[in-house]
This record gives sequence, C-alpha cells and structure tokens, in this order.
Amino acid sequence: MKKIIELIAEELSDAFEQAGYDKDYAKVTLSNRPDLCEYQCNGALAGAKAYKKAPFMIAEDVAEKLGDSSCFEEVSVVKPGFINLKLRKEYTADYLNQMYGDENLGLETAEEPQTIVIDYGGPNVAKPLHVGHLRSAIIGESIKRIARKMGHKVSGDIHLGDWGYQMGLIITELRTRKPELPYFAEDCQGEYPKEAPFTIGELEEIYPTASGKAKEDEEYRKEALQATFLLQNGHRGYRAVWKHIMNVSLPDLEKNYKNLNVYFDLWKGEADAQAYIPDMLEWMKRDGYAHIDEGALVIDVQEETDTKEIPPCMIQKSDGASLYGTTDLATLIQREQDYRPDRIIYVADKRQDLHFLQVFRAAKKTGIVPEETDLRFLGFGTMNGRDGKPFKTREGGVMRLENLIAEIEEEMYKKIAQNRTVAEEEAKETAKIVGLSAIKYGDLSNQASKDYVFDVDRFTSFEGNTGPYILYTIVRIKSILNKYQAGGRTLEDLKIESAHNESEKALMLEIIKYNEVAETAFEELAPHKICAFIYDLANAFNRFYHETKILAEEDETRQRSYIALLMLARRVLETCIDMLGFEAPERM
RNA sequence: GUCGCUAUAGCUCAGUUGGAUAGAGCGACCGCCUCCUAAGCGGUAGGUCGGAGGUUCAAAUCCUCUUAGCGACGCCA
Repeated sequence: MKKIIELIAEELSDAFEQAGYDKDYAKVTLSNRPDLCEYQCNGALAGAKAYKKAPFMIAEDVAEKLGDSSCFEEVSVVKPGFINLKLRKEYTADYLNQMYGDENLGLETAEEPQTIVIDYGGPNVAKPLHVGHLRSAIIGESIKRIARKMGHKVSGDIHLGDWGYQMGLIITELRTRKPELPYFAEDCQGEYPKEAPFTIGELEEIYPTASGKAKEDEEYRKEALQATFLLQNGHRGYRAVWKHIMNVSLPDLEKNYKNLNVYFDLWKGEADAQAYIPDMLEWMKRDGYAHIDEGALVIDVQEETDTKEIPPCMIQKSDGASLYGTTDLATLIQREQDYRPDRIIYVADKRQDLHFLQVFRAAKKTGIVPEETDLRFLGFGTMNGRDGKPFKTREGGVMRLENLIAEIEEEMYKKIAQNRTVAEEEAKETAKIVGLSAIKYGDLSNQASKDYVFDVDRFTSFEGNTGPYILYTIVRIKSILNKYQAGGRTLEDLKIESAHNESEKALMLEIIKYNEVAETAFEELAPHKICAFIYDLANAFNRFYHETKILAEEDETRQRSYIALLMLARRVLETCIDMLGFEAPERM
C-alpha cells in the first residue's frame, strides 16, 4: 500500500501542475499545527521566489484545483501561504480497512530484497556479558528485525571475540593450576579428553584472575602472550583447550542472549577469519596495497578530500601478529565469499568510528568488498548511570548483565505484586516480560548515537514514555477483545466506520502512519522513531479508551467498528514492539 | 595539538531534514473511578533552543566564530 502521505502528495502534485506550477513543490508533511489541520503543504512558500508571486496566491491557485478531490474534507489557505489539509473521514476509514485486510498492515516490503549482514553483540568468549554489551545487542537485534520486516534477507552475526589475548591468559592460568593436564604435555599425540577441565563458573573466575596476574607479573604476561601466539599457530594442546572454552562458553552466551530475546543466525567469530589472513596479507603486499611503515604493515586510506589526517589501516604488527583491522578485513573476505551481502551494518560503540572508517576504506580500496556494497557503521553512545557517568554497580565495578536484568525483574515483580493479586508463577513470568520491555524501550527510545542515562526507576515506571506503559496499553486492548469474544461474539468480518468522535479520529490518524514510520526507521536505522510512534499511538488509544465505552456500546455496527479499530491498533503495536525486540504479556 | 560528537523546561528526552504559537514524560500543583485494568485520563505552571554574528520572506535546524562537556587520534579490541 502506498503511504498516506504519498497519496496526499500525489493529489497535491496534480493540483500544482494543473495550476501551472512545478510539482516538485508539492511536498506534504504532517501538520505541526494539529489544531488547524492534519497535513500541510508548504510548497507555495518555497515556490514564491521562482514564480515571483506572493505565496498566498500560489497557495490559492493550488487549493482551487483541490476542490473536488475525494481525499479532503477541508482545504484552507492561511496567512503567508500554508496549504492546510484535513482528510475526509471516509477516506481515512477506507485506508484503515485496507490496512486491516493486509497481513503486512500496509507496509510495502522491498521490491528487490537486499542481503544484509548485521554485525552486533560482539561478546568475548569466556568473559561474562556486562552492561557494555547491552546496547549492541538491543540495537542490533532491533535493526535486524526492522530490516527483516522490510523484506530483506538479514543475517545477524554475533562476531565473537574468540581469538585474542584473553584466550592465552586462560590457557596460562589453567596450565599454572593444572600442569598435569594432557594439553600441556609437549609430546602428547593421542586423543584429548572430551570433557572440559572446567565449568562455566570456573571459566568466569579464571579469566579475571589471569588478567589481574598479568598486570602485576611481567613474566606471567609474557607467558600468556606466548600461549596466544602458540594457539594462533596451531599448538595442538592449546587448540584443544580453546575448543573446550568455546564449548563451555557458547551455550552460556546463547542462554544469556536468549534472556534478552536476542537471537543470532551466525555464530562466527574472529577465529573463523584466521584462515583468510595469510593469503590476504600476501595479496596485499604483492599487489602493492600494503607497505611497511615503522615496522608494521599498513594500508594507506587517506583521501584527497579529507580535511584531517586519517591514519593508515594497520594489518600486521611489527612482531608479525595480526590485529583488530586484520581480523575485520579477513571477516569481510569471508562474508563476501559466503553471502555476497549488499550491505553490512556494524553495531558497535561510537568510539570505534575511526577504526571502521579505516577498515571500510581499506576494504573498498583493495577490492575485498565491491564499490557498491554499503558498509555502514552504526555507532552508539555510552550507557550512563544517573550521575551521568558510565554505568557502574553501587560498589563501582562493572555490572554484569545477568545482575542488571535480575535487578529489573525484581523491581517489576514488586510492582506487579503490589498492584495485582495474581499467582506467584504468573507474576514472575510477567515481571520478566515487562522488565525486558523496560530495559529495551529505555535504550531504544533514545537516539542510538547519543549517550543515555539508564535510570531503573524511570524505565520500570508504568507512567510516561516507557516500555511498561506501551505494554499496559496493549494489555488493555487484549482485555477488551477477550471480553468481547467471551460474550460469544466473533472477530470475523469486522469493518471500520468513519470516526464517530475526535479521539477516535485522532487514534485513526496515528495508526495510519505505521507504514511510513517503519520505512523511515529502516532507512535511518532509527528504532527510536518506532518508539516515538507507538508512544503517540498508545496515548491516542488511551484517550480514546477513556472517552469511549466500547463493550457497553449499543449500536452493534458501531461497536464492531470499534472492535476492528482495536484489533488494528493492537496489531500495529505488537508488530512494532516485535521490531523493537520484546513482547506483551496477556495480563499485567 | 588536530579532528569529531554533544549542548533544547528543575530532571530525562523528542523535534517530521528550513516553515505557523519549540513538544512529551518525570517532578510540582489542580481535577476525574457506581463505568471495558486509575499501572489510566484531563488541566495549570515551567524556554533568550550554550553564546555571538551571518545566509533566508522564514533558523533549534544551514554557515562562521566562540564557550563547556565527552570522545578519537599506528603496533589493545
């Protein structure tokens, strides 16, 4: 379905042309004066200069041609030259009925679906997830769902940190504790045990211990670096330990992400890119893309139009080891081979901006990625505490993600228990669902690129612009629909009538924006626009709800129209929160 | 030092890509439950859009300068 704003713009285009003006001026926007109109066109103001004519006159010429349009109930021309438009109620109702009948709610999916890889999450294996991982997971998951809703072929790739120094640290610590293990015997040729020599709990303790030791003890650090080197160069025993670490760690990561309603299609990591590195380096050198500078192998990425100096992309350290950029480029080779993506979106901390600029340029320059491929970096800001500084525990440490989630759930549980008398089991389950909405909505309702303040009290509140408020609205709708059906009535063959009152019309005008909002959110990779939309929609619904007795309505046709409108509102809301990555409970 | 980002109500944030009277929520104050979930709804107060210039019929939005905060700047990821 065409967007409502397009349909209006088409009417205006025709009118501008008929009146003898360029139709490029017929741009329509949502009204910023809802007291005066619903939609507006400011084209007459813009065209005044070109036609050397008072904007008011242009507006009147256009308005005259709009006179017999079936869209508008009212077309008025105001002061300098605004064209103010009000939709006919029948026209709005008709559009809503079309939405109602469309399983995609009027959203036009991409005519040529793109293959998109979204690189997000980025946890380090063997290290517990902490709040620093939250934004990437939440934003990436939402972008993935939005892109998918738009009809694209999307793969979410977790891009594990599974090949670095932390692996060497763990191996070293394990070796210190249990030197007798076969992995550390130089001459072991046989099979290694299938069972891992540690549990996830131990693993999570081993890493910080080793990391701490390495900072204190230079010898230990060297040993860990050596272990890292050996692992990366095929040491049999270390590879086996690495495999164990992966086997123990991945299910735990999967479980934690599942708690966040985050699911990856691809569990690739840095280790998977290693195979491509030697050839890549060879090729870079042979074809003259890379050269040695200060002992390191680098690719120049400076461009003439740059206003500042862009340091080269480094792909090999002077000691021969690879780095971040190396792995990212090698990963691009792998993705190019496996998926030939039209677009790759990286969701990571905005401080990595320069790094990705370097990698993208290097990838394009060397032909690793074709020129037309859209490499996009979506950088997000820091999650701060209420003091405006990076989020910490009360003790000042890094907050583990599990603890944060548990804290929110606990908070939600208290509120639910306070307000409703439901069974323990259900209250717990609901607290989980509502708590997740609080965390995710709290994050996503801000522009991703900005820092934001994570305020537990505010996010878990049912008042104002929060996830719980949105869910509460959906639950209200569900409740009415359930009661309606309980009366033995069906939800079949419903039809939306023209609005019967102001608040109903306002609700309709909100619902109607859905397809445009979804499209914009995708184009701009901006989940916060969906949040703003559903908040407005929830407000409009709650006002309508407050003023309209639905179940007590005696006129059956009218009641069925209300019910249809509710169904539609509910579908739009649920589709939207699904794009944000959470869901609504049955009751709360 | 160079470059980038940010600055909007007491607090937390929007602002439809240059348009009319800059909007929400929270907090404060005032109303509304015999009625589908009051976890709701309505209202009042609260602003020199960091500052100064400029472009334009029109600037929170574009340009220049400036102040403050944060961040990035070759061998970490």
